[in-house]
Amino acid sequence: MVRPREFDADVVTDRALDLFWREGYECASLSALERETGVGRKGLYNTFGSKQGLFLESLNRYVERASELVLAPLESAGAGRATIAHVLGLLASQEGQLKENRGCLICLTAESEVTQTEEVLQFVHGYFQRLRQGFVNALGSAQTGGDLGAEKDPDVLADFLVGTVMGLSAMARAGRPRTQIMHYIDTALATLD
Amino acid sequence: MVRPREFDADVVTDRALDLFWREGYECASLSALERETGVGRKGLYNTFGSKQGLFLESLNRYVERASELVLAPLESAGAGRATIAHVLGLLASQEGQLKENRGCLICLTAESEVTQTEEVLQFVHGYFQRLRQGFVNALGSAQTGGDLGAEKDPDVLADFLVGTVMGLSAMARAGRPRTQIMHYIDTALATLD
DNA sequence: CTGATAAAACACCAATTGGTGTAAAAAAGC
DNA sequence: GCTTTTTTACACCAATTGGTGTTTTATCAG
Repeated sequence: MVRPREFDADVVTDRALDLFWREGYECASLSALERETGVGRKGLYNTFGSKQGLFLESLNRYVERASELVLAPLESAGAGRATIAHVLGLLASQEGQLKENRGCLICLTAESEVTQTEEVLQFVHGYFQRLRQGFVNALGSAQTGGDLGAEKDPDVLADFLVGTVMGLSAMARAGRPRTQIMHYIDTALATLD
Repeated sequence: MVRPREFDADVVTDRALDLFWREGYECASLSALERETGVGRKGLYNTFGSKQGLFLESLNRYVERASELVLAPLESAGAGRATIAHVLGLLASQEGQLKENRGCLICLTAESEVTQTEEVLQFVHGYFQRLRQGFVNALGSAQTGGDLGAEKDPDVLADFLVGTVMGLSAMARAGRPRTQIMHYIDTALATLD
């Protein structure tokens, strides 16, 4: 009855995410998005409504992945210092933010001047909220497990770790030397001692 | 013999810097620069050559200021832990990066995808180099003065502090809550204990 | 096979981008 | 006062931006 679309919206979202992540929202022009996704403008607009719509969909995809790899472990009951170390190491891995100097898409978006619509702001805010709560959870577990000094304040440390994630993203994006990034992480983790 | 220009290139640079700092390189369009500086396109191009030229001049101005307030104290012979604490506090002050959520212009530029000309890269690289060396100097002094444990490695900590400056900039730019930023700084400084 | 529906291909849009060419205007030496 | 020099004011440029309207094309229920 109706002509079926020739592309899979899911893989288009993946490719768009890739471009947005590499080049940022505004540098990812519609022409570039067409090229990268293999879908014409009209197709993109029919499916996603607007560039912002496609971006929001990409952000969603990004957070889905981050949920699996980063948020869920931190939020789990078994989280602890090892989880935190694992997460920071993951972010600083060659498959993570260091790959092509990408950094964290949420952090980039939070710093961007262009993408500040209400929806995006809510999105970013929610992510940082979850991240912070994840750290609080992991730190609390560590503390009750005797793995973190009783004099430490999980709320303060969680704020610090959120900042650490942002710093890590900035360093990755800026292409700072790997050793510097490693020193940054190691020292940050040492605050838990 | 020749018609004198009606504007002062120094104050134009200041105003351009202000705009670049607030809005970023590419968001600061020529039309906006005209409006902000009160100088027409042709005047700007006669004096600075190009948008990039004006930007480089603004970066120079920025680093001049940063040299006075941040780099010079760190590089001085009397530098120590108090200097480091002072510098981080300065960056996080309402007159510093938190003002209008500006962050650090060098950090922003380092993270930007657009401004990556050879000249700008050199500029940014040089700044971070100086910043790092400043931290090394202050940490070394602190160590010989008995104010920093002998087991600490100034090089590692200096890398950490460079990352901290970048994280601070990112948090400021992203408009993170003041308390979170304060917790970030306090915890970062505690790594020196 | 036919008709309805939606997707694809394509040209097209106004607005804005960084950058320039041209002509009027202002200052100072002669 | 005239000439020279350079800045100004203003129109103009091609290229690109995000976004649409229109026509053709492919599918499938009937």
